Amino acid sequence: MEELIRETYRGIFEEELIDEIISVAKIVEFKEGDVLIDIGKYIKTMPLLISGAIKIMREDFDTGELLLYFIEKGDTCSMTLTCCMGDKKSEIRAVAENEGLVAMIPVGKMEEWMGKYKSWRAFVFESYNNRFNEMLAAIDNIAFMHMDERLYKYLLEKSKINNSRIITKTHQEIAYELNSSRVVISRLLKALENEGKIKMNRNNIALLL
Amino acid sequence: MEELIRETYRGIFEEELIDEIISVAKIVEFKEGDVLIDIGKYIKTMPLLISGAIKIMREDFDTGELLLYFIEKGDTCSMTLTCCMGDKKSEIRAVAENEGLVAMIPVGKMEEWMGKYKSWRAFVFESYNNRFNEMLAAIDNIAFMHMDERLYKYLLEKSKINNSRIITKTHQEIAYELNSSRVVISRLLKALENEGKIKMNRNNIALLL
DNA sequence: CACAGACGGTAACAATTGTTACAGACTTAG
DNA sequence: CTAAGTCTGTAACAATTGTTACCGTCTGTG
Repeated sequence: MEELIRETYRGIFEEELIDEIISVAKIVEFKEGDVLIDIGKYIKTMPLLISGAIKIMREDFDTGELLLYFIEKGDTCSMTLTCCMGDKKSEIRAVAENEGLVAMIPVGKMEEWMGKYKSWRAFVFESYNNRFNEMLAAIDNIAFMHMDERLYKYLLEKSKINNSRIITKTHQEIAYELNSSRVVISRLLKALENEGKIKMNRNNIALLL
Repeated sequence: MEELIRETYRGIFEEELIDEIISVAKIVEFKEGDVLIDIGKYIKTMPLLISGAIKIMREDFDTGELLLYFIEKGDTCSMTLTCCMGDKKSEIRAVAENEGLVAMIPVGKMEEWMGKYKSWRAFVFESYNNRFNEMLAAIDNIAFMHMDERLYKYLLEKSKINNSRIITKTHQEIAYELNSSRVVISRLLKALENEGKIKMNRNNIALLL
């Protein structure tokens, strides 16, 4: 376990910082579907992702839901960062996309490290930067792309995140994440199949190109 | 001028930091329509907004454009922050919404102050937080709202930013900022007028409620 | 005044997306 | 095996948004 953390953050953090992380972090295991952070909740510890993938979702006032982006190994969620630092409610929901591990860091340490370790500051800013760009990408998707393009891009991302060309999702689940409806997704998937880009099976979709 | 800066940032920064800002900042005047930052450009100085308002836009690969949010007095653009720190190209465009003043701070000072002033760190994080929330609001708009709602909200925001119930914009300009087309905007404005929410005139729109 | 150009109104139509409804295939529990 | 529930396919229709086209009105310039 300790070795896993060292491996994940070697080259990113100084040795001493990694030692500190190991000594204060509480390792938490999660499995697919676990809700790690929910909208409206206060966050008191910051998660560093060691393995697995987490999807960040935004929810509408009544019914809608929308996938914003994914977080992978060696990353953190800067939305959570701002929550921690500012003592604010979370504006997003974080759901495990597959099983994995996070190291939970107390907020106090975070602030301490900001002054103490240059690599930590760099990491935090890099993280902010990544998140901004992913938010912008999310905006580009919904503002400038049609549903068929968004759907195909979504399948490609899912495939990449789960490291498999088989995407095990129902049409309904996909509809939720893209904030669309099941019938629309079925329709567009059929079109993608006709174009030869995917092959549909029950409960899963195979990416062909 | 010096007094204006003191006034703007009193209560946000320590006295010594304000002194430093005054001694290193280059004050730049801008007028409506000035492009302060453009997509793909590198930023070497960070702008602190003293007066006026700036709109932050995102552009599509070919034709589309979309207004993300506004920045007002006493604020900064954290997109620019990440650009400065990471030496990356800007992903957004900043255009003056009306005339105003910015204090340009060299990047080096920024980093120096991060270690030196607690109030500066708090400001930077607060700024990140604000920008995240505005990005989320932008996403909510385009993902969950229809064009008529977006349009009305847009008019309310414009009114607030310019401190006037008269919005001096052509339908075409509004269409650009909402990434729609002139005909659609005209149609929806007409509907808003029929509902008694606005009154249309040539080259301007009056908000009634 | 004449004219060009910007601005807005409107109609007609296309494309995209959403909604409702229903049916068949499959899976699982009992 | 039966029944219930899940998953997908499909049709028909509505709503929203985008596109094209054309026509007035207004404004500023020469």
